[in-house]
Amino acid sequence: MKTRHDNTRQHVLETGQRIIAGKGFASVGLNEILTAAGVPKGSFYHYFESKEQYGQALLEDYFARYLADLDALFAAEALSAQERLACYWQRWLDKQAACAEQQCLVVKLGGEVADLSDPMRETLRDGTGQIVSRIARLLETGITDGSIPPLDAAATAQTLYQLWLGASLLAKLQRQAQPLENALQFTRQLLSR
Amino acid sequence: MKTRHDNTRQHVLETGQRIIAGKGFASVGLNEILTAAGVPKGSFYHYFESKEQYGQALLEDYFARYLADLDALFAAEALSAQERLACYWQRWLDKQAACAEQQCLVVKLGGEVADLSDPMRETLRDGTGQIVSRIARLLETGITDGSIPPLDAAATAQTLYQLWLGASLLAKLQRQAQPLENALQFTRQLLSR
DNA sequence: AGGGTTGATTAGACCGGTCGTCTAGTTTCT
DNA sequence: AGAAACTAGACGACCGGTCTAATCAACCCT
Repeated sequence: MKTRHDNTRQHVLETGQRIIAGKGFASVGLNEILTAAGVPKGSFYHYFESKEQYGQALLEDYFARYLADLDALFAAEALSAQERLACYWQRWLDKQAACAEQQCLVVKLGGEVADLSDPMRETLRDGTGQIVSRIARLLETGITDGSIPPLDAAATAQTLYQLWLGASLLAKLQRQAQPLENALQFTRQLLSR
Repeated sequence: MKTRHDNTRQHVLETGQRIIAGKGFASVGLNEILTAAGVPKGSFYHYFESKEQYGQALLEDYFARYLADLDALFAAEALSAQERLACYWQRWLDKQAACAEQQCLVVKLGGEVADLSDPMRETLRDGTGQIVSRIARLLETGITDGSIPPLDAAATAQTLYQLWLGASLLAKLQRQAQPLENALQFTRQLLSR
């Protein structure tokens, strides 16, 4: 009784994520998402209260997966903290360079949604907070194991995340990876000094 | 014969800028902008070809003013290059802290518009490029006059701008100035070392 | 100087698509 | 077999951008 429910719901979330990652939130109608998902419109309001609540669920789902990936990577025992972190940034660059369509929903939706819907804004706020604190935790690990120079972990984590968000935005505008490469180079300098 | 034309056009641009800076591009209708401006709907297509072309004009107007301000500030003879730059970041922080409504259209519209409209994307790309290159130029001035340590001006300018874009985005999501303060502190460190 | 002509400007009708609702039908599990 | 979960998709009210026809202002020419 739950399986089918969750499947359809999840399917709609994933389809929507792809479409919305490309076109934004407001400019995409439910119709487009639902026909793409092969789910009739009527079902939608069985699973979600409104488009806004759907958007929030979509972001929650996105962050859940993102953070799970992050945890998997950051827990890699074989690598030093510094290497794990380097891998994270490299992945960010690769992912964005591969698809022109945006992957990072924070960059894509952050500006648009922040003043549009409080629940969605809060989800984004909490999700980014989680990401930054995980980076900070890894930095601390790296500082204790000596693979990263002694910095203020919390402040550095925030700075780096900010830098990469901005770089992603510029990369989107330019349709080039160069801003991300710049960010990568700077990050390397900062963490190796 | 031109004055009234330009006045109306400019008025619609400015009104739209305020509204769009708050709500985004796609989720605002022409109706809302036009009634706010007191301009009848029919007039719109006399001045602009489409909503998209209007958006582009709006961004061009925005950057023209932004860059004019920047030039005025960066030309201040009384201050060292380092001080002029510090003033720029401080202003950025103050502006965003003052109004919850976004001022920076790059942060607000960048993600949304990049995949929506090529002309708008290009305008944003060129505008941000101009900003970065002006920062780079000022950095060079500061390096030669000794008020700024010898860095790669172009790369540093880009890094700093990216950092501040990301900080603005996080500040928007959190509705707090803290991310911007973090960026400011980091910027100070970087430029004073 | 004044009527007619031209172009700038306005008004609002128009079509298509939006979100969200609602009732009828189907599936699934007990 | 019956009850609950889920699906189907038509529907309404509304709003989006666009376009055509009417209005207005300025200028020219006789």
